[in-house]
Amino acid sequence: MSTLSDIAKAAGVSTGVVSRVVNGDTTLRISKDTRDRVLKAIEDLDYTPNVAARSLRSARSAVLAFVVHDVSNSVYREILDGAQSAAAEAGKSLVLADASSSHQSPAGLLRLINGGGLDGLVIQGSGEDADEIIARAAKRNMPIVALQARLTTKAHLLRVNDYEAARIAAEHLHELGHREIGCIATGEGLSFTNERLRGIKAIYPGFSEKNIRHSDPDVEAGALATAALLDDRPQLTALICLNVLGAVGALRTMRRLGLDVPTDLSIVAVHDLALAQDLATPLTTVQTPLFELGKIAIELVLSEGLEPRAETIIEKSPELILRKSTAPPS
Amino acid sequence: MSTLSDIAKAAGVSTGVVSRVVNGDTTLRISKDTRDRVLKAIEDLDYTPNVAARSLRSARSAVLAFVVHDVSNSVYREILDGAQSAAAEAGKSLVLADASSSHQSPAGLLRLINGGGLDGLVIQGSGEDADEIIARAAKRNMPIVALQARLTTKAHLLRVNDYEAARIAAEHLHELGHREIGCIATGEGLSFTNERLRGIKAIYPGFSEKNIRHSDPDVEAGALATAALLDDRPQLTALICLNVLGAVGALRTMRRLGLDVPTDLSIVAVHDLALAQDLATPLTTVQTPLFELGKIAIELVLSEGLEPRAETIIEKSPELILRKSTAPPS
DNA sequence: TAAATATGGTAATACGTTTTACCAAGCGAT
DNA sequence: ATCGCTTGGTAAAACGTATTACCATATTTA
Repeated sequence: MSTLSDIAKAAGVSTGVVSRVVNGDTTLRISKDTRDRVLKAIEDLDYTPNVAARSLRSARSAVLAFVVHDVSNSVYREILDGAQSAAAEAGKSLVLADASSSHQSPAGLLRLINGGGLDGLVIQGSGEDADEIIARAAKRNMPIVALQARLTTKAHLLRVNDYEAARIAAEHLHELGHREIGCIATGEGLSFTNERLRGIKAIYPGFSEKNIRHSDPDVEAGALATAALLDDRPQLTALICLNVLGAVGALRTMRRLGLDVPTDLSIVAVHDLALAQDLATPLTTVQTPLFELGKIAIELVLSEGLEPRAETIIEKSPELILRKSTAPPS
Repeated sequence: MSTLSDIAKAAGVSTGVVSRVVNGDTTLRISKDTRDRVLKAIEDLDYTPNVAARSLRSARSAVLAFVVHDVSNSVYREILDGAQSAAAEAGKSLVLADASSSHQSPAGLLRLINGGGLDGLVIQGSGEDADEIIARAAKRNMPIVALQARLTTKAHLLRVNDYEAARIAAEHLHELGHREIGCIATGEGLSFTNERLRGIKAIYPGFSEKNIRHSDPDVEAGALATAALLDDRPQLTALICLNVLGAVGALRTMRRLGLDVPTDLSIVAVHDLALAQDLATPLTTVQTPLFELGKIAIELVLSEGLEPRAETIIEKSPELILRKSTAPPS
């Protein structure tokens, strides 16, 4: 509640000096004595800069937003950890916004964006809401990093090594002896999906479109897609789910059909899940470097001259986590 | 990027008028003609108020924070939905902050709080970080609503009907014929825990402390607590977990011991979980009105004269969701 | 000794709002 | 013709900070 001028008065200096001390202005010439008086006054009066005044004056807010469409999706835990750590290191505040379409339109977020309350944005997923948010943010020309989205003119795209993740999953199934595999995909036409399909084809050159079903990234949609795929292609002995929630859905469908995993069908998912080991069948997954994803996303947003219409891929390689949902075909 | 004075210029009025039009000031006397000119200018120039200037001048930010210690904990999905909807209705921006202790200290959040960037706070959970956050917010005397926490002088406490939730769980077990039940609790000494234990005792009057184990609200802690409890009290035939993640842990322990649920032990959890039906054994739970919890939390924060040191209990009653983890004792 | 430079600051302005106090013009009543 | 009221606004200050331009005094240099 104390202001710069309170401190200035207490320390017997002008507000300019206090401001420059607070912000560590290196061009400020000041005696040690005066600086100590200022510091002491700041301490004594428990001063913290007013964020509104600061951002009004400087035209930046020091707050970054991380926008997801469903915060409770557990893949975000790790991404967020990485983002938090990078934001903290840079001295920025990170806020989360949930743009789930089950809510009203993201009016609150848009107000913040339009009103200049945000310095940058990392946004996950693609949909109408996401597009609207990106468009508004781009108009304010703030730096935007999109995760698992389509390449646009407005945002910089960041992804894990999707090709490699899927290739590892496919390789695992191939080594077990599977020759006819299916795929439950999410994000049709998006580059991360295409990359993952390319990874599968690196191992299964003849892999056909007929063995793919696209679905939304949630459990029940994955369950339905799996049911449809198995109905259509009964010869499949294994399934790669490009979304871990889809894999949970696949498990659900197998239960409904009275079939066993992995005896009747092997399942491997891209992305790990905290509860993977607690599912009806503990899921074998390809763990992706999500912490790094979040961390680098923030670093990119904060970097000068972020290029939209460009793509960055996380270097760290995905890793196979063996559990109980895959086995040789019977 | 256009300002009030751009609009004023375009419409040929003073900035005061524009401001009052934007804010719907009813005391403003203005001709329909002038108002239309202002509105048109706002439209044409795509004006949105600068949030920094606005909060500097008015000393409030129109942003509320929802602080949790682990956003990916799935119970938050519904709470958050409720909070979002209430915030949207009130025209406020809602931001989430994750105060998980696995991160650095919540410096970014504290900057926002201290700097006057927030109008109110709803915070879930209790720990060092939470206490620090509450203390700082209280110093700024902003309205604070605490969910599932201890009753403090600084915050208003809000909870679901914990007594009833636990009573329903206990009643279910009692009706199945269980006579010796255990409990995995979280939040020792907190009022919601005490209330839940009271709910159990309403059905099992002789329920003893020896049948309780306290743990942190995560899966592995729940697993450990369950193992310890079963070791100590082998006669137990059923378990009430006061936290759904603890129940997942209990399931995990039963698997490790090579025992079956519900044959060897019935398990019921307070709070529902999206993946409950996909677990090794689909969990029977008592679903609590979490949407209302979030909604009312925001409404309380926004209400004038919020009383700290007081408690509100959500009226809507919890409900039993029957799945596969409970059965008569064998 | 005078001029230049370094030291340690000060003073003032602008950022974009909100809000309070004020006021001119028009008009009806007295 | 004057008073008083209504209509439809205007003008100016303030919120708390960052920053630029400036300046007095002390110290060094020529």
